[in-house]
Order: sequence, then C-alpha cells, then structure tokens
Amino acid sequence: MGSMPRKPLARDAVLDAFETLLIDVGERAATLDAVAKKAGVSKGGLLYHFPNKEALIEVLLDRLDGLAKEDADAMAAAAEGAAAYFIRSSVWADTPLDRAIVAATRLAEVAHQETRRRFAAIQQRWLDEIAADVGPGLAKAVLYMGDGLYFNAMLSVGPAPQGGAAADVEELLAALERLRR
Amino acid sequence: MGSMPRKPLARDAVLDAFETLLIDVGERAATLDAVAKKAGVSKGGLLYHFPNKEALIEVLLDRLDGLAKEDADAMAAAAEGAAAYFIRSSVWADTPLDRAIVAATRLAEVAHQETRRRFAAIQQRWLDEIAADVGPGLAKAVLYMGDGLYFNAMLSVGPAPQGGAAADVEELLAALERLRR
DNA sequence: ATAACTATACCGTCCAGACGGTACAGTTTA
DNA sequence: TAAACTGTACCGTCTGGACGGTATAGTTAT
Repeated sequence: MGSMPRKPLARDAVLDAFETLLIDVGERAATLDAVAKKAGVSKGGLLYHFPNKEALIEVLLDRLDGLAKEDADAMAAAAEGAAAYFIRSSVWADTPLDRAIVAATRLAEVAHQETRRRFAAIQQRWLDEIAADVGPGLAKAVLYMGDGLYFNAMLSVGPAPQGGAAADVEELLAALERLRR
Repeated sequence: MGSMPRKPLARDAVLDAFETLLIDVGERAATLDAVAKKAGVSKGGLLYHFPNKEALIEVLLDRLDGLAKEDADAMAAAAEGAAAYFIRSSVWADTPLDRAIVAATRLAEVAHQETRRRFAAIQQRWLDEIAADVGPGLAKAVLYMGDGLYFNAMLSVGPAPQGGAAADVEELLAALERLRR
C-alpha cells in the first residue's frame, strides 16, 4: 500500500489565520508569530509548511485566483445578468472570496507587486463580463460602483462592526436599472 | 532684540517625503530612516520637529482635513454640479488632495483607527454634497463610482506608471448624465 | 544668542527566519 | 513479528537585523 503520512492539519489552519489577521489587523500586525499563535501552531510548525512569509502570500493568492475564477464563471452565467450579480456580490458578506479579496488588498496596499498584478487580472475579467452584459460604454461605471462598495467595506471592516451596507445595494441596483434603459 | 531664527525648512520636506513614501512603498517601508533620507534631513532633524511617528501621522491627517474641506466647498459651489465635480476630481491627478488621500489610505489599510474616522467624516461630507445635487436615491451610486476610481488608482499608483484613467471619467460622466435624466 | 539643524552612537523591542530536536505513522528487514 | 529505519509533521529556542526612539555634542543661519 502507499504511504499514508499524518494529515497536515496545521497548514490550513495557518492559512486561515493569516487571512483573518490580514483582514482584521492589517499586514503590519500579521506577523509570523501572530499567525502561528492564532492558528494554534508553533512558529516552527508554521515554517515547516511555509518556508517564508512570501510562500504564505503565494498560496493565499492562488486560493484567491481559484475563487475569483469560480465567481467570474458564475457571474457570466447569472440569470439576473453579470452586472447585477456583480453589484450584489460586492457587498461584504464574509464569503471565502470576500475574505480572500480583502486579505489580498491589505497586501496590495503595502505595495506588493505580484498581488497588484493578480488583482488587475481579476478586475479585467470582471470588466469583460460586465461589458458583455451592459455594453462597453457602461461597464466601467458598474465596475467602479462595486469597487467603491468594496473600498468602503475595507475601510470599516476589522475590529469595528459592519454597518448595513446591504441597503446600499438596493440603491446601486436601482441606478443600474436606470442606466440600462 | 530681534533675534530671527532660521526657517524650519526640514519640517515641510519631511512631511512631503513621508507622504510620498506612503504612496510609493506603503506604510511598512515608510520608516523614519527612509523618510529622513528621502527628505534630505538627518534623523535627528526629523525628530526635532516630530517627536514620534504618530505626530507625523497627525499632521498629515490635519493637512488632509484642510484640503478635503476646501474641496468639499468647491464641490458645493461647482457650476457643473457637485456630482460631476466629484467624479472629475476622483481621477488620480497627483494634486495635493489626491496625494493626501492615498497616503492616508495606506494608513487606514494598516488598521489605523483615527485615520479611518477621519475618512468616514470626509466621505460623509462628500455624500451630503452629492445628495444635494442628484438626490438621496442616487448619491451612493455616484459616491461609489468615484471611490471605485480611487480604489483602482490606489492599487496601481506607486512605482508603476499611471495609465490613462482620465478616459474612464468620460464614461462615468456619461453614465451620470444618463442617471440624471 | 538662539532656533534649526547635522552626525553619530546607542538602547529596547520586535520580527523573519534558521536550527535542532521530538512524536509518530508507516516500511523494511531479519 | 518485531526491531530498525524512514519521512512527515510538528515544537521551542536562538540569532541577526531592522525599527522606533533617546541622547548628546557640535554646526549653521539669522
């Protein structure tokens, strides 16, 4: 039979902890020690799975790419249209994709180039889907509305409680309908 | 009698350097040593004017408040209307206000609470002016469009050159006209 | 004379990463 | 079948460097 080593439980715990800390306290405070402590893992154990902090980031970005691709596919197939789907999904809802995006944003803010590149690619894909729905002339307007929602969520998410951003979506959807006519 | 000490040249140089470093390399890399070096000032000279990093931040936020207030007043008085003025001014144009906003955003991303509070206040003022122009139902849509522009600028500004975001503004203004009808 | 610096040395703390060791599941060999 | 061995999954400690901040003695401009 093939060898069956123990399952690497710490690995996922570390990744989730890293993501959570990025979201809650920012990149600066998401130190290896803090991540290890949050994950309930020793620092040595953390470094066994991720040789350095950059490796931690890379895996997080890969996870983001996967989730973003899934989401873009769902957007393209959405019955309500890509634009409405996009607006709706731009509210902070603590989904895996939301978390991955905000976490990655914290890295981009710190001028992490690779993160910025990935972001640009994801944004482009979103823009393409929206343009296919509402036409190229309005796509940017819709994209930026959603981005604005994210932007505001980013600045309030964290230790502070999250307000009722869900109400904003209705306004944005109404604006979208108006643009569509 | 009239002893006239020399003018504090270093003070402004330090503030500008701090702002530039925040924009270009993020909060993490905007160390006191880096700021002093960029400003062409000794570290001792920097600390002569700003006893600690927090003081540096506070003065930057005060400068932001002043510029934001000026801008909001101009927005309220704009002939084209507050909403169009806002959209237009949301493009990254390297103005003092743009720089102050992006610099402050870098701090907010690092979960600096006071910075977030100031931002929320500025956003509220903007929202009020826009609502006075296009009505409360559409204000959030317009605000978020502008924020989206800023958001994207934040993620691309820095060492990388700035693309033609100015073209986007025309799209957004067209969308705004459409909403207004 | 005095504010506005320069230059440099230094301190405590924090952090990324290296390193050596431990526990244990599974595999081989006698 | 059991001792010997192997590889994975960790733990705990240490080190070297960076960073924020202090201190202090000397220099320049007004």
